[in-house]
Amino acid sequence: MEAALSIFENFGRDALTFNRLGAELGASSTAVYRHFQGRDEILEAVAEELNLISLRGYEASARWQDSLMDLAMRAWDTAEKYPAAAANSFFIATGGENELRSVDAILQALHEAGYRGSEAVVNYQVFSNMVLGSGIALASDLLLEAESGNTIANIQEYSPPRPELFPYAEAVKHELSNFNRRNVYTQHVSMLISSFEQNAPRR
Amino acid sequence: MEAALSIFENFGRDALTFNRLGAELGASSTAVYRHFQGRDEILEAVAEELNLISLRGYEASARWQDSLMDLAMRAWDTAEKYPAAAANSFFIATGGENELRSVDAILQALHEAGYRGSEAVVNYQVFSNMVLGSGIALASDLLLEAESGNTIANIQEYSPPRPELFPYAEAVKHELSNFNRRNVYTQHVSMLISSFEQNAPRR
DNA sequence: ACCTGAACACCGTTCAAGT
DNA sequence: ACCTGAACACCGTTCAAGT
Repeated sequence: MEAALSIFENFGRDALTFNRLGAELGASSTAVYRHFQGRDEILEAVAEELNLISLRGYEASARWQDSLMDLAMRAWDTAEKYPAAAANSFFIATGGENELRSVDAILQALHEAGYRGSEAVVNYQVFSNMVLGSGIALASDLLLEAESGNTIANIQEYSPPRPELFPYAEAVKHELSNFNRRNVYTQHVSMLISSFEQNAPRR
Repeated sequence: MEAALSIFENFGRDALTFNRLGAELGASSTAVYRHFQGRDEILEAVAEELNLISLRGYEASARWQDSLMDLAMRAWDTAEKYPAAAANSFFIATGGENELRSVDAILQALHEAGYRGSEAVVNYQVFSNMVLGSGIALASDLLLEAESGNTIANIQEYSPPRPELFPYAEAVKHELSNFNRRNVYTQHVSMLISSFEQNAPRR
């Protein structure tokens, strides 16, 4: 897994091949098959590894709101540190131990917020889709920047041939080209946590 | 683009190759290079095509809340209909016309909600990350189900070796295995729209 | 202007053979 | 138990040659 992460982050989004894994580990590429059934199984293990890294040292906070913010920022930091690995593995459901630890940690916070049963599960899904989606968006941006050499390669190349067709985008074009991704994320997480607070059943 | 979408949905997530594109179009695979610089450019065009399909017939509603819900459901329906294409292209920033139409439609709704400048842009980012992230999550689930032949292949294979380590997941394991993805999504979208309402500056 | 065929370097995967 | 080397079918991409 160390070798896999290092290959991803040194050589980019599509870099994880059996050849490179074998070379990095000082073995033949086919030897890897002795330890993984195929490429999908390696990516599953990468997903588990990123969950492990994200959760390292995690403990629930006194306030459930702080727990959720902590968990959200841990995933963000992991996506920022390992964008190529994150872009390849954030939406793989492993069913493994570290994934379950994440699930359980989120469900614990929602339990403390007062949610039970299917309401807890719906809010868990909402939270985890937000975290993983934002993580992939960040990872995609970072990879695109790394390829192109530019900073913020996203929508900010705003220069349409007929700007009069997009008046609302035109009105905020400078803000579109220049915003802080981390601020957007913390605001997004805060919005969800506030919603969880407001909608929580009283107990 | 029709051929590309058809290949994706008939043969799966990794099916879009030059060989298959050529065959589907009754031409040699290398002829495709006359029309696209490379594979990345094809995927960009697929992303534009999915935006076009999503926006077909869209008009802003009287209430900005309804506009945002409409846009959110359109992206959802597209991801459901074209999961392989969506999984490959939802986070590609094309800078193209249809992407800009989406951006502009969201910004119009947020403008009507009272947001301007960087506040509009932050909320646009929040909304679009939610929509795209949920779309990729749906697409990944559907692809996994198609591969495995099962229904809901996600976290619902919940059967850890030591369930006592995950008490909060254990408490809702039946709900984890059996939830309605569309309901989760509509609730997620509603939560964001409510937040936009509550935080909107008064004008 | 558009297409074809051969070629290149590289994939994932399998498997008989080695130690 | 673990690794290697050869082989297979398939990639994306380039390019000279055709019409």
